[in-house]
Amino acid sequence: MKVVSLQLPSGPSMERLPLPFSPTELLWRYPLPWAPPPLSPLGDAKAQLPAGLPPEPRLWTREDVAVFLKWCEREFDLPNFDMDLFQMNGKALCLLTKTDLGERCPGAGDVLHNVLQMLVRDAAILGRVPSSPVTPTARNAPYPPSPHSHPPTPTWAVADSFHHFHSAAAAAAAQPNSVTLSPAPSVDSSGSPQRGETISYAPSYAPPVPTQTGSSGSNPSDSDEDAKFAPPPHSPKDALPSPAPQNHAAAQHSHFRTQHREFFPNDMPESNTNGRLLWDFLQQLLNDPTQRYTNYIAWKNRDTGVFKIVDPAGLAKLWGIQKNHLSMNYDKMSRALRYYYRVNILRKVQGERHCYQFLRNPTELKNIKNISLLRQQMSPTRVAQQQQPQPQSVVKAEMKEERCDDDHVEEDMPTDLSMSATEPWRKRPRSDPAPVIPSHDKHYISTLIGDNMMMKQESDYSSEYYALNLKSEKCEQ
DNA sequence: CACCCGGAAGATCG
DNA sequence: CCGATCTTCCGGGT
Repeated sequence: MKVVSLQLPSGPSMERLPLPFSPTELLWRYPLPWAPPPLSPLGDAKAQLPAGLPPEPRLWTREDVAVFLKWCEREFDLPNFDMDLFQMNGKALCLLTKTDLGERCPGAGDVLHNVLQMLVRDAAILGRVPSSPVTPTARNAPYPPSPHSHPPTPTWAVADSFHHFHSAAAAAAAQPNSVTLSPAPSVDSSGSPQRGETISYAPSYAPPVPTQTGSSGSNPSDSDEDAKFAPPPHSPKDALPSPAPQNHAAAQHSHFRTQHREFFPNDMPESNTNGRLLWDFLQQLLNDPTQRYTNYIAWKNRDTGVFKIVDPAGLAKLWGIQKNHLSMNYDKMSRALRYYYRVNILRKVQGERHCYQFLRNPTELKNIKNISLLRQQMSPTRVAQQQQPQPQSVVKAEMKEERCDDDHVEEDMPTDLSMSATEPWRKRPRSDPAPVIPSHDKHYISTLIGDNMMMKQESDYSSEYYALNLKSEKCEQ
């Protein structure tokens, strides 16, 4: 039985989070025989909103807001709110920033904000979802639907529920072509405060901290403006609300639950990765609702999927813990990242160190049982380049060294991640293998943050929509 | 020198 | 046994 006792890199928030994962999560990760069952994170609780509450928070009355707050107090074991500070309707409540909420209820602002954001997003999504499972047609789309034209860049707009709905719809209708999703105006237009979506989804780089160990010391200089969105001080308990006892009976009556049941027929238990795959792991860190990992990795532009590895060494260590390869380093991890290039999961942001861009949203990836199917898909890279704001010089550089941006790219690309050794031009004897602590349970992660509603909600990006090529999903059907 | 790239082969898992 | 997904190592480029 191995218990990790690594000296992990620590950041500014690490005085309360000495390890990248809270002790609870470590236990979770490395389940001991006596370890308690996994906690039910926020997401589950979300599905158990008080039955009377409309799913759309912005429609709440003052009374609804009070009910919601009281529910949050109970559900997340939060300190009692000062109701005088919440004499507002739901719309006003939703306009409060995380900071605002933190000021009104110290220690609980994050939780409140995250819950609200999820509710708003879901409400917006569900409000747009057609009542019948009809795949949206191209005329709703801002882009031509042809899967082989240049699709728009990943703009990270699709919330999971919406996307899964469309997945199911596409399957049911056997829609052969790509599916184009329309924008989500409601969230932007009324659900977000002054700064719009960027508030809730803005990357929240932690300020540079000299105490980071094992850190490459990358300075998040390009995101100063985001620092103010760093989560306010709070206890881990508040950040990761302790789960209320499951109350599925009540949940069944929840409007929310009902809707989700409708759109998640299987409750999506089979997220096929659960953090065991690198891309999923990164997504989970990036989308951590309490943003505990922004010292390691953070969004630069969530809408476009661009993120920066703030602390390459630290992140690699985390990944190593996750995979039980304790000799993991950034070099190795980045090699794994580079394998994602060929399957169009990732691309490198040229000219920016430690910056990468997701080319697929996580839901899309999770829906694709066989990642290698992505290879047969239209590479969104070109579009990504077109849409991703980049210095002209960078663009030029990229065009020069274009790898797979041609229309004929797929032709000469391997069909999967496995490197079929076609040219063993360089045989070299392998040296001693790095020590790998045998894992008693390689699936220790499966119950971690990944497979729950919170993460699902958080790990999708919304503000604008981009055309999704669902061909891969069709393939798996 | 650190980062980045991608080939090659091994490891692990389902 | 096989494919998927890394992990490990490395030579080379910037």
